[in-house]
Amino acid sequence: MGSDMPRIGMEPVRRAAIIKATLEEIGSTGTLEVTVGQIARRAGVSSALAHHYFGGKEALFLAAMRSVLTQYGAEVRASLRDLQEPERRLLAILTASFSHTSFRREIISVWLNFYVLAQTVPEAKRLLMIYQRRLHSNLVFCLRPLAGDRAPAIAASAGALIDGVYLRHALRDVIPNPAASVNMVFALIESEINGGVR
Amino acid sequence: MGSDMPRIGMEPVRRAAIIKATLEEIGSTGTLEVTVGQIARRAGVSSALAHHYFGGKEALFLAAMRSVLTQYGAEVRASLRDLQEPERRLLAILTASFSHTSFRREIISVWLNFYVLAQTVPEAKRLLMIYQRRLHSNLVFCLRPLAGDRAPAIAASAGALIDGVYLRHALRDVIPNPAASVNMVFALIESEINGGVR
Amino acid sequence: MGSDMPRIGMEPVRRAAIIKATLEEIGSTGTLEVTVGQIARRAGVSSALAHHYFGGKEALFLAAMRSVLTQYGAEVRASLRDLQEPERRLLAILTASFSHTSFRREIISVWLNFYVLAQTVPEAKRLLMIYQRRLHSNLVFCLRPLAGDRAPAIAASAGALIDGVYLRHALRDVIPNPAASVNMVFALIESEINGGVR
Amino acid sequence: MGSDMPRIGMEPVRRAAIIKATLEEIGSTGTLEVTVGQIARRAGVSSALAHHYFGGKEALFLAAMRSVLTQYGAEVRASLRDLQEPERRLLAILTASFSHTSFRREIISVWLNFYVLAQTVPEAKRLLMIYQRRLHSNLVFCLRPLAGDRAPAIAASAGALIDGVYLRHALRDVIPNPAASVNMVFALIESEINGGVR
DNA sequence: AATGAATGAGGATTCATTCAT
DNA sequence: GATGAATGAATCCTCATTCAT
Repeated sequence: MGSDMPRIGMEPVRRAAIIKATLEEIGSTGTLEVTVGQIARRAGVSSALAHHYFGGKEALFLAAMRSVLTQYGAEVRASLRDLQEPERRLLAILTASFSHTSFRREIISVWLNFYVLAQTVPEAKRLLMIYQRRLHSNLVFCLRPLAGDRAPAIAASAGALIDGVYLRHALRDVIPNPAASVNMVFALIESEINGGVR
Repeated sequence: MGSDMPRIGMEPVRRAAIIKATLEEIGSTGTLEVTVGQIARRAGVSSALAHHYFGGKEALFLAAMRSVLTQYGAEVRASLRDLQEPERRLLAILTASFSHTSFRREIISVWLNFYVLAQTVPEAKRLLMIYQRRLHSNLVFCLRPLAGDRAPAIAASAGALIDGVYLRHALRDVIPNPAASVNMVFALIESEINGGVR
Repeated sequence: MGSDMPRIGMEPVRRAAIIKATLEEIGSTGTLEVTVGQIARRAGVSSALAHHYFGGKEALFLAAMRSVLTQYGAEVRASLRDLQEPERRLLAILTASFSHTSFRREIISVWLNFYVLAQTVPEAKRLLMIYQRRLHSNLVFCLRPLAGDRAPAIAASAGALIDGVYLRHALRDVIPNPAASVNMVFALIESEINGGVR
Repeated sequence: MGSDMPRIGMEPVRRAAIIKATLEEIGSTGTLEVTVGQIARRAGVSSALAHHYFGGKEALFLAAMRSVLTQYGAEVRASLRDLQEPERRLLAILTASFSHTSFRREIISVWLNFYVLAQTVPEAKRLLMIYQRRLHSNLVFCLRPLAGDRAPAIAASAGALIDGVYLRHALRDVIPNPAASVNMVFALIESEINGGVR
């Protein structure tokens, strides 16, 4: 009875492995044009199994997206826990946004490709919008005490800048520098807060 | 004597038509996964002709990229002509960056897809890097008199924000609002300039 | 429960069927310009399967070559078994060379096309050279006791004549006559052996 | 008025250039799978012109064949002129058969490919048969005085051997050695003549 | 006489997906 | 639960050929 024999309770393990392989494959090729075969091979399963579990390539991509978004959401939530002070919370959000979990060559590429997927697949768009909205409300919540009515506008700028920093790193060969990126966004926010009361 | 009979001197006409169709096709589907056949049909030629003139799908995409980048470059150059004052020039760059030529649903989608192409095709990456560098040096040139040493950092923020605004609009269904976008970036720049002398 | 439903262990069966079809198709059209589709249809499979198992047209041709060469080699080896006397062995080689296995309209055409393939594909050349060398050394081995130092030269003539006989039959519509061909080559060898001691 | 303007009387020049280019192209690639475009480019004309003059690819190949066959025929005829003695004439035929005109890497490859063409195109077959028959009767004519009734059989062997020598050289990378090849065939003939009166 | 322009037809190859086991 | 087997459909690309000029 080999250790790779089908066992009960393998489903979640397989699913996770396939999703992981999907992200790795997209991340390392930089494209959505990866074959289910490549993904399956990387996951050590047959491509038929990937279909069996997810129903198709698109569904697999969506599952992978959800996984990334969930991961990011969890990271933010965790870093916010127990923090009360607005400025602290702000910094926590930015730090989580540029943490090594998401702000890595491959994952950056994955994000970029998800934006492309969202052009075609409504569900992908929905997921990305949820992420944007959540980030926005998180930021607004912190900024309100600091910037009053201008909080939404500043949050919009900050959100766009975060995405822009990601996008720009999709082209760079250098290893992303979390601290510098956090600073860049934080500087923007601070300036805008101060700029308003000038 | 039909108007679609072979006539001499058609090459530049066809090339332009095919490039235009390529941009339209990518823009309207939001994907690089368009077939040469679709593009050709839209251009009113055979897919063989597209291959004949460009040599292949990838080369066609690159030609389309060059066309977009050239277009944008020309727009910036034109809007800068005769402007001396740094602040005026700054505004001109931003206005050109969010002009209707580039800042439109389809072209935004095209830009996004070019970023994806650049993950795979070195020449695409090169092209995009040139654009980014040019924008950066243009911004730095204007900012130097206004922000001194902090010009490069501010230019970097502004550049990233521009890209971020584009990226975010790739998800929006609303018609892009040039003025608002220009303001957002301009506000960032102003705040940062002032922020430094606080 | 149709007989063409996927069953396990089909791979070797399919491979053999596809190779057989390849030889038949080349043999009956007399060209390497057969489509994978034609071959697949003849084998009763999809062209995708041919690619799946062999990786491409060229690889398929090489597999077919190996099959023919192996077949011929086996025939020679079998006919040599238990034969000691040089002259007997010589005759056995010739008989095998012109046996119905190889010396048939279609297979002759296949050989001819393999020579053409060898002009382009190094591996095909290598295969054919192996065949020639093996034949040569087989002949020399038999001829040494009969012709001494002149064995290699006679073997070279005999080998070339065999190929020439094949080539000439590629143009003939008559059914190849093994006995006559064996005699022709055998006569050459005998004459040359005797000619030396004249 | 440039020197490459269409001039009257250019037709034979063009035809010759295109045929030459055809042979060079087949010879250097070792395949019939050359495009009319390649041939035309090599000849310095448009592919349309090749069609204009020859009517199609196949017809072009046939014209090229005729040219090679004619060339060879002329060479044989010239070398036979003024020779009366059978043995001398025999040698002349062999020498012509292995002269540098035909017995060269590229032309050998061309011959080989013509044999393949003959599998498909009846006219090509006809042409090749004419060549074989002419060679045969030339040889028989010389051999009759030397070998009597056995002349046809010896001629057949010699003819096949010549073709075999060509075929084998299609695989070799060495520069063909005319003298050695002539000797090989001549030795066969001599042995067979003598062998009969043993 | 010669060609640039253009295409239809066809072919190799890839891949997501299905299905019996 | 998991996979080997198999394929239909699609896509890029090539090329001989045509035609107006």
